[in-house]
Amino acid sequence: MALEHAILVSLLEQPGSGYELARRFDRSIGRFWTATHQQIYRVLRRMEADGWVAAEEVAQDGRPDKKVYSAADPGRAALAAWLREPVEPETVRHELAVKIRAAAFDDPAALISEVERHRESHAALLTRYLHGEQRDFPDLAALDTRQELQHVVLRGGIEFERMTLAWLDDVLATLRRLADDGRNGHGDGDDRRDGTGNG
Amino acid sequence: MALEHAILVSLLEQPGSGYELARRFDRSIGRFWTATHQQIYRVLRRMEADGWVAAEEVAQDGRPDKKVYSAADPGRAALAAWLREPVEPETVRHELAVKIRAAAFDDPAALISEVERHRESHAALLTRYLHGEQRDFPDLAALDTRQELQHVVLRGGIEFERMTLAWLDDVLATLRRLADDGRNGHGDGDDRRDGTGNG
DNA sequence: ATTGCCTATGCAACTCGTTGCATAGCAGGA
DNA sequence: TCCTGCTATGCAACGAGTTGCATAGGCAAT
Repeated sequence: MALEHAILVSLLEQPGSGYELARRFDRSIGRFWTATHQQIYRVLRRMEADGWVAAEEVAQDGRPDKKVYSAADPGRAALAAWLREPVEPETVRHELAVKIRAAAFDDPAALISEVERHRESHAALLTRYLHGEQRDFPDLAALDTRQELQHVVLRGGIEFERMTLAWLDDVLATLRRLADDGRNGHGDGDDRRDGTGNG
Repeated sequence: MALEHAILVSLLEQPGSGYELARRFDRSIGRFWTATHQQIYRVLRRMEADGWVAAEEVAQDGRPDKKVYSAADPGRAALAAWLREPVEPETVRHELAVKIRAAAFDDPAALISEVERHRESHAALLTRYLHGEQRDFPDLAALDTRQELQHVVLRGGIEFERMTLAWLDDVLATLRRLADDGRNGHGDGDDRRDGTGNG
């Protein structure tokens, strides 16, 4: 589990309340790690009990009080230890890939609008990344260590989105070709009901 | 949840027992959807109760009996309905990205061997994909619908691994540069304890 | 003979993650 | 005035996923 570690990184970058962390996870951090406010509050309580973070009650006016957390030394040490541990292989859950293979047993054309929606959303995310890059890293020649590392992660996000867009275009072209083939009659076995698959 | 749907696709491609499905999930399917045998057995029982799959006891000699499942019509219908539903945005869990940002608060050099390990494992997976492509799709001009769709998913896997390899090289170059900078003294703020991050 | 591995299925306990709801004060608009 | 929405935290219940263990026969190697 790395939610603790993602929270520690976020608190080291900037102390904040559970609520603020939840919003960060909705924004920048959520691009590589997601979490709901429930998870965050629960984990923060555990981390406080373990001494990984320190909490300070802050009264605000016009707003409810908040508990501002910051990373404590044991948390820092735990993060450093985790850095040196090999990480387990990421478990992949690629729903769209399942759908694409599923389309062979139904109608490939039925997937086109879904893939188009995904394409739009990835294109929008790429645009946000590129804007974020210009805003947060205007001078790439003058970055400190923290920014260098944030930027290399962002570059990964950008390349991932570019790759994904190109692949989704490939998928769309394939689905459209199969849909045309189907209409022109020489569809060969896209809807067989026997079990002669090649698992 | 899409585990049911992934199982249905696999059973449509080829009927099989829970055990066989578990092995498929360890191999080809596991590249885009992971599951343990426990999950698979549990879900198969539920799907059988719902009429999505049909089970047949098969006696074997020299081995324990097995229950061979195949997709039933209600399952097919459920799969078709799911295909037409918009899928929720994939939740991302990119542990290595968390580690890279965490390295700013520790020693960037400590991450190098870990990133190298990841690079090796992605390189190995790319090789397996390319071999699998040659084995399963020797003649790209003569694919039926099912194979076309399996191949476009495989192309996605191949492009993902290529992109990842290039990015990991970028990460390694960045980490090595920061490690050198650190040794030569002009490391500027890689270990600050204030909170001036740009969350 | 014993050890270890493979096929094949399953229970029990646990953690992780999600969803719905609750509280509570304040701000802004219809 | 009521409704909506934001900040801020939390409980309770559920579902998904993991881990450890159990059973049980057969196979191969030491």
